[in-house]
Order: sequence, then structure tokens, then C-alpha cells
Amino acid sequence: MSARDPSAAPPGAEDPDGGAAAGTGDLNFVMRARRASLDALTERGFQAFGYSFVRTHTAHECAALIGEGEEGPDVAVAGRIVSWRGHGKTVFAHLGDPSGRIQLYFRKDTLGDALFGAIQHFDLGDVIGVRGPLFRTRTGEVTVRVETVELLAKALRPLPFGKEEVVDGKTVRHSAFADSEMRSRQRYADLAVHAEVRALFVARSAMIRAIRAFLDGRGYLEVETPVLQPLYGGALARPFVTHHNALDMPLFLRIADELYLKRLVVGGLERVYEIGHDFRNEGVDRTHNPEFTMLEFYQAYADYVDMMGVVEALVAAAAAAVRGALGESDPRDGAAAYDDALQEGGFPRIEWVPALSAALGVPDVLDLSDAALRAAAGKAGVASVATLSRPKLLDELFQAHVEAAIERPTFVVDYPIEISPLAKPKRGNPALTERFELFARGRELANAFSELNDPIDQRQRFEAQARLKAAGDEEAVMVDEDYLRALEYGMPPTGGVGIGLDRLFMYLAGIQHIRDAILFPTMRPE
RNA sequence: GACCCGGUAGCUCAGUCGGUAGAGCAGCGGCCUUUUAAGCCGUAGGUCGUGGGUUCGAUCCCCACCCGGGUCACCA
Repeated sequence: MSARDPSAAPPGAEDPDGGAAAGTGDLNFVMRARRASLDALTERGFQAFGYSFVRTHTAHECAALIGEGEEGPDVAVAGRIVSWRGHGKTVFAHLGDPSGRIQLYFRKDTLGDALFGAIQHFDLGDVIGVRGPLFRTRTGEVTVRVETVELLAKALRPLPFGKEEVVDGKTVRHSAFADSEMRSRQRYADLAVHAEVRALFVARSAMIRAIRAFLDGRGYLEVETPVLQPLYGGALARPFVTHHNALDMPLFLRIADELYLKRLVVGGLERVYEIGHDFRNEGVDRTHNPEFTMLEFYQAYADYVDMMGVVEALVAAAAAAVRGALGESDPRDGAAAYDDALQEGGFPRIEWVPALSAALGVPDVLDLSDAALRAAAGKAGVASVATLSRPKLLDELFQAHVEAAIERPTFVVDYPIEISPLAKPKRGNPALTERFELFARGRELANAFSELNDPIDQRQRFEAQARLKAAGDEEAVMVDEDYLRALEYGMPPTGGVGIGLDRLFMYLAGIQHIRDAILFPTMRPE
């Protein structure tokens, strides 16, 4: 609630007296009219905020119920008033519920003077319940001939409904609620007036449910690990810092689940997964929200080749769920869930070093001197090449030359060891690691490796990171002694995968902005 | 962080080469018993993002700031 928006306060909040007329001086004229309607109803003895309503059918079920007939049985439906057309002694309105909308027909001679008088004080957005028989109007629309009506929640603030018309079978909306910032801030209003936004988040939920079912079906155990961590790790990112008062110690919000999940594999939970939020204290843009939903899963006795197969099947299951939820008939533009390649699996696999070497036109990019890498990075438009470390230069070059060009789902395999501090060295080539990332449309969708389970090697990698941190790299991680202790007890060879679910959903559903994939994205206060 | 664009009524927008602003929808009043972007008549509604400056006068010009969008950078 904003201090700068007095009208956002509850009735009487800024006026201790709280009378019906008090505290309304700052409200705009529309809201004053709503309060007047509420008062008028209350004076007539109408309950404006009901307690319950027994709905017998949804709007969608009503259409099925009447079939091809002209008359149908009595129904009780409930929802928001989304349109209202008064005609003197009759009113046509539409009621919106989760299944769709249904027309209501109010007649003065059916309702009686008192009830018909009362509904003159109904407004768009009010939540009502009505009962009456179904019929078809002369234009054929399924309609409830309302015999009784209850007001279940008076809308004291106008919802930004646009007007809808159907042109050639498609819904065209006029004067819709279009301010993307307001739609994100007031997601409740966005959802209330946009059925397609509700459908999108239903699809997101379906995708996550499908992923859980997929992993559960393969014997993975869903677990929960700490969000508040004394040391952060498992990724390279700047953390959020907080403080525990009673323990008088700093705590970090996790940037990854990885190190705790692998502790569980040490303990004999051989297949685990977690779906939860990670937090990274970095910039906000079209593809980054400070908190985001991460899936990580680990499988003992598997390597990265095994995990590629799991990822293909998991992405196929997620795509099927999104497609099922959004419907087959009218796919969103650019929604990859409708791409057959996702169902067929067998994503192409390209090797990191040869791919970059070919892009640069050199025999082996790893043989290039730092100076040559710097020159190539500068040519590719990478900023501040003079200060970047060798691993960083490699990473930047790969992003610029290879990642950005990948359109179809593709596995990139065998990353240089310098940019993969938690991955096992590649069999037969210790300069590389057994790691893959899945890319599509220039974006990373998954990151995975044969997990490093040699505690001596892992300690050396941590210490290299610690040196970077001492040299001023804010993203480098600290040595996690407890994690090393766990590895010293022995961790079976393990394949691990991380998938950002917001981005996977964006990819599958054809969403361009991460803000549109998250119900309540992080925003500045109003 | 840099550059570009924007912030006007509840919503969607127009406009003012500087003279304190308009439309559609929503609202309010009236008419209308099968309408569906309902219609007709009437009416009300705005500190033109905030603060300075120039000016007789600023929503408009200038400066700063706030907020948002886009591009780039940062962020694997």
C-alpha cells in the first residue's frame, strides 16, 4: 500500500472516526460512487459482502448442460460482473468465472421491484451469485434468466475492464488494461480482467506439476535445503546478505541449491531434487529477476551423458504440459512447446572447444595466448577486455560467437576446466570437464555436469576461487569446509542438473519478458 | 551505468509553434422488457510525474530529479 495514494487505504484508515462519509474525501469520483452504491444497498438491507454461495455449475458447464436446446435446467453460478447493459426494465450482463463467461438476463417482472431496484446499484467487478433457468436468447447465446441474486463482494475500486467484442471468432479488446508496470504491480487486477493471463499462469503451474511427476516417477526424492546459508556457493553470483539477530551473524540468501543437495547424495539419498527460489543480487532486465525459481536434481552413479537423456525427457514432459494447458488450437506466437523437436529428443551435441575454435578460425582456442584471446574478445565487442581473466575471456567469446547463434535445442558439451569449478575433469582430457549446457534460441536452459567428487581436487578449485575473491572478484566463492568434509566421507559419482524454471517456461510458452512469467516480480516500491 | 523514448481524467489515448486541456470507454442523472464495444439525451471528472528556472503568463521552453519502456553494458 502506498503512502502517496490515500485512496489505497482501507475505509476509514486515515480517519479514526471511520464513519460512512468520513475518510472518503480523498477518493476519486468513481470510488465515491461505489461507496454510494454500497450505502444504498446497505440501506435497503442488502448484504454487500456475502459469506458463501453454492455454485452448481461453471459458465462452461452451463453451455454443455443446455446442449442444442432452447431451454435448460436451473443453475446457480457465481463470479464477477464483467459487462453490464441496462435497458430500463431489463438488464443483460456477463458473469466471469474460472471457466469463462456466461450471460445473465435480469427482468424487473421476474425479480420484483425491490430486487430489481437493488441491482441498479451493482457495478462492474462486483462478485455475485445468481440462480435461475438456462435459456437461449434470440441470437442463440446461452443465458441465465436470473430469479434470485446475491451480492458476495462489492467492488469498491473499479477494475480496469476493457470492452470486448468478437470479430471473426477472435476476441478484440478495447481500452484494455495495458500499462505493463501496473499489470505487474497489481497482478490481482491483471488476472481479474485478463483471462489469458490466468491461463498462462495455470500453464506454468501445469509445467511445474509435470516436472515433479516426471522426477517422482523416476525415483527422485523432493527435498528442501536452506535458503539462509552461512556461506553461499554452487554458482558464481553476488548474493543478498542479511543478519540473524539472536545468533548475531550474517547470513546469505542462497544463489544455488547445489552444495546442499550433493551433501544429501553423500548421505545416501541417491536421487534428490529441489524446486525453490534462488536469489542473486544483480541487475533486473527482460531475463533476470532477483529471485527466480530453480530446479536442481542429482542422480548417484550417473554421469553427464546419462543426464542429457534425462533432460531431453524432462523438457519433453514440460513442453507437453504447457501445450496441454494452453491448448492445441491456437498456440501463442513463438511458443516452443509446440515444436516437434522437443518431443523427439536427440538434441544435437556440439563440443565447446571445437565450436569456438571454428568460430574464431583457429586450430585450438585453448592454445591461444591471453593477448590473442583479449584481441579476439575486443574484436567481438566484449567490454573491458583489458581487465578480464582468461576464464572470463573464454566465456565471453563463447557467448558472443556460439551461444547467441544457437536456435534449435542443442547440447554444448565439454567445457574448459577453468570455467567449471564444480565439474569432474573429462575422461582423457583433463583440460576439459564433463559438463553440458542446453541452449535454444540463444538462451541457456540447463546446466549440468558429472559432479566433482574428489575432495582434494575440489579443495584446490575452491582455493583458486578464494584467490580470485581476494583479488577483488565479487562473484568468486569462499572455501566451504563443511562441503569438503562431506565429500571426504565419499560421494558416489553423480550427475547433476540445474534448470531455471522461469526461463524454461518463457521458452515453452513464448514469453519475452521474465516479468510476465512471474506472478509478483520484484519491483521498486510505488 | 550510458543513450533513446515516454509519464495528460478511473482505463486507452489525442493536444497545446507558451495564454491553466479534449475524445472514446468507465462514472453520475434521465429514457428504453432479447441486448452483447447496446443506443439516445444530459452531466460531472484533471496540481498535464516532482522540484526549480526563464516569462506578464509554463502542461508546452530550459535544468535537475523520480518512475517506466527500449537498446547497449553488467549479470555465465
